[in-house]
Amino acid sequence: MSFQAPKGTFDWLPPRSERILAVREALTAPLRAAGYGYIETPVFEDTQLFARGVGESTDIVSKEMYTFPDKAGRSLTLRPEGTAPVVRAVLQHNLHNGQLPVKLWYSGSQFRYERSQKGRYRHFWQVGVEALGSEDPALDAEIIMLGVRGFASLGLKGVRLLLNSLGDKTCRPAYRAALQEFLRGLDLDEDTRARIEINPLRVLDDKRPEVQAQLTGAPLVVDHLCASCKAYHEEVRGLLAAAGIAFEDDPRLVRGLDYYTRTTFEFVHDGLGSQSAVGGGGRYDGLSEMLDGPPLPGVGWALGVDRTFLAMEAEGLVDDTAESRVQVYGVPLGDDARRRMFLLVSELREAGVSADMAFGGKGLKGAMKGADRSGARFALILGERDLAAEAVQVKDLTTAEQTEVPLAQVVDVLKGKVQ
RNA sequence: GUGGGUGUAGCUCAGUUGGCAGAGCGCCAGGUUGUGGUCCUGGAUGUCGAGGGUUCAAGUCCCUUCACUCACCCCA
Repeated sequence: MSFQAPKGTFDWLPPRSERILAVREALTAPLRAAGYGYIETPVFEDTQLFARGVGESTDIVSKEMYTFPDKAGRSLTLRPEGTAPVVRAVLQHNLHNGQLPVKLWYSGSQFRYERSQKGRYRHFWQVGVEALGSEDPALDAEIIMLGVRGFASLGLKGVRLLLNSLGDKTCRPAYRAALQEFLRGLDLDEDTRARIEINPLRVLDDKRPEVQAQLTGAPLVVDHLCASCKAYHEEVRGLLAAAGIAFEDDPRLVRGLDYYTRTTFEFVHDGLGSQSAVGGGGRYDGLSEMLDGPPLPGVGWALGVDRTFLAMEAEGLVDDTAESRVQVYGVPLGDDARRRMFLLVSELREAGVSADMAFGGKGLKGAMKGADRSGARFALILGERDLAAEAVQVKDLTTAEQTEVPLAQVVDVLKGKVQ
């Protein structure tokens, strides 16, 4: 085999591929039911959109982007995340000049150039939601609730919700300075020391035990929130609690993208190998302005579709048994029968009965095997004897009962049987 | 970018101190020339990841390389 999927990518094959469609559907159904509209944006964008939107100091921008020049010399980048493109589209088409908030959801591929491991690939899929134009804690609470509903509808029990507030442009600078002062006093490696100056909050997220041990007394954002951020955060918490949404306050929760303000949250699960996040999001009140737009507060999340699938597998929610693909399967014997069966199968499909048939000139035994493996309830056996009688043998594969039905009536008969 | 593990049939994997390339599942055919699943019999499929080296002889030992995988940094 000379070709294989590019490094860090993989193929979805039946029957798992069918189930991933169902996962996407389940994660997005709550969004559609809450008045969010579907948006599709290009898979690639101007590199600067991510550089400015996501932030030059983030790992995503500094080392994980698939960036390439097009033939005219423009620098394009395969999208590493969905929020910046959605905000770009909103600003470009002036959607924010209409009724607010603008409520949108999306579903699609994302790309990050990283060393792959379990739950982390170079090409992955996210379902996302964004609500722009309203600074309303109820909106934060709403989208969080919609994520919780999506996971719950898949039967997932082990998804936990972590919640924090990162403050805003009033209170974050003071906190940032306090944190930097604390961190500079620690014994850290060079890369981490550099991070203190660029994005100190992310140091809190370091998983290494020797780093975590030193962070015990680190100043926490919650203790530095200004009055309005504090009130906002309490309101979000109150709304979630009132709605019966379980969450854990995690004062160390920091997210890797620069645009987050105030509410941040992550959905985590233990079944993803070394990864823990199945989804995450938060408020990004300054993003629009970073993209030369007007002040336009926003809140959103993205859920990892393939990570959600891993979580489901970890909980034993994915069974690998092949589902039945069609209801009826045609078994023709000989060329004349094959031509007639070809038409019959087509008629069945038009009548709303899903149908397949044996191809490749298989013998009866092989064709019946095909019928069995298709999961069809009924096999239609058509040979020369049947053609002469203008009839077809209808065999119920679950009971092995077989009856002869006139060709002229078989579509109606099957239509009745598969109801 | 850094570190560990693994590469043998379509899949999951055995393969002994270096000595004929294997099993299970799957696939195909036959048993049943017009009947699937269960059963029985038979069959096909290999660049042993690739390249080089040692040796009478390498899947096995050595070197290089590639891929996959897990983990770190970081993230969905």
